[in-house]
Amino acid sequence: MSHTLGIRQAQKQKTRQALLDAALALLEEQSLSSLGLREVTRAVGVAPTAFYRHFRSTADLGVALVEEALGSLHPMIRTTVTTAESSDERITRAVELIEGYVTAHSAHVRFIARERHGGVQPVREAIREQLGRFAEEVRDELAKDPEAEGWNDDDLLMLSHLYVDQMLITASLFLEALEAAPEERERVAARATRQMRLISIGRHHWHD
Amino acid sequence: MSHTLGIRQAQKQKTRQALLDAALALLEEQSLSSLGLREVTRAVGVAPTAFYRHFRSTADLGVALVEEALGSLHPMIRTTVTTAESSDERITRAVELIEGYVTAHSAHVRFIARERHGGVQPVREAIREQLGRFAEEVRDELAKDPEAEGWNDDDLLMLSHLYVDQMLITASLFLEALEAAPEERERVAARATRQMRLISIGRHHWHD
DNA sequence: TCATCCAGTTAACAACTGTTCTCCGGAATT
DNA sequence: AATTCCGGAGAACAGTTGTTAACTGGATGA
Repeated sequence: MSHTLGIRQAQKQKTRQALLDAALALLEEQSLSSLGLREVTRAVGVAPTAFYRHFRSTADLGVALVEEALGSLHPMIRTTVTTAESSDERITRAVELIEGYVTAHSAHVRFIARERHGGVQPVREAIREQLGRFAEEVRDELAKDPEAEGWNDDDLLMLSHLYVDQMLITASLFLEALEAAPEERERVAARATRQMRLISIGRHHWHD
Repeated sequence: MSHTLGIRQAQKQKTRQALLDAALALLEEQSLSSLGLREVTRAVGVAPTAFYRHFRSTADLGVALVEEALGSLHPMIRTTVTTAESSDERITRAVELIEGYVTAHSAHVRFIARERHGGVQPVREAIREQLGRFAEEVRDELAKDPEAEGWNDDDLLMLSHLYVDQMLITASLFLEALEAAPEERERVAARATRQMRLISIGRHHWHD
């Protein structure tokens, strides 16, 4: 199935990836709306005009970064929510997953948190679409749970949105604690765990 | 107590405010890290160099905007959380307060949501400090509630942070729904209300 | 083998940026 | 009335920006 790329297309994808990587690095200390096209090409070591062979604009590149950051996350979400022994087990696992992902892909997480409400409309839209899909997927998993008895679709969606937003908040807190002492990261994890637990308790007693 | 300003200081504060207003308007469609000093002065109709009489940099102006956006909000928060008849009443009132504030000060809210994780460190810090104060104030009000029996300070703070974050998420959703149909705003309000209610239920059964 | 394609280059463009220094004129102070 | 203060204007600085056009040379396909 995997068709070996010609050496030309391979080279093209290579510099395209180099542009994405350089942009992501530059975006650690600024927002997308101030990212210059020349800035990116200079970091890669390529002529400014080469940029246009890959992206229409920096906004376009931003949309590609959203896909790179969140696109591969869907299966992880599904399996994490599904693998349920106790409810507490699931929460602990989720918080650990978040911490691990932030540690391994901090630049991507920072980009998403930053541009979710950032100054570039198409990028905001792309992120909103991905997060919406996450919420729907979480809802689908929650619906399979026996605890979902008596929950209509709309209520499940409001709950899954709550979970997804909470995940992003937690991720951004881990981000801030990345270069701090390990005890700070532990505090973040502890608080996030209790917050998720409180939400789960609320879910338990929703229909009283 | 209120000392009448000299006509010179009055004029200075007037152009300072004009700079803040113009910047806030420009920031509706871009991030602070891409806001140019000349851009702002041009919008006000003032020489670029005049900017330095009021702010060291655009980052400095951003910090001033944070104070303007959130500084006057503390008393509102306190009274809203305090005025409690039923728990549902309090939630409804809070959601209405948020919707009203977003409608009346959309540019300020957008600025806060955008720059909370934005590319300018001093501004992020200023927002974090203000939101932290909000959380502490909410905690103080929650502590007075008879329902706070058996809650230690740390648990109250994790709860108040949950509330504050939820408020900001709701505000940002209202923002997106501002120019949409009124039914969309109603949907946002309904979901936010139920999410807050679920959290309150979780709070109720926290110690079981 | 030869013609075509196309990722990347080079050069140039007008427009824009933050910052410095010098100056002006009216308010504030003595 | 004379002097100091100071918010704002003006001009100039070296660098930067996005975008255009025409070109090069190696991979591609006939």
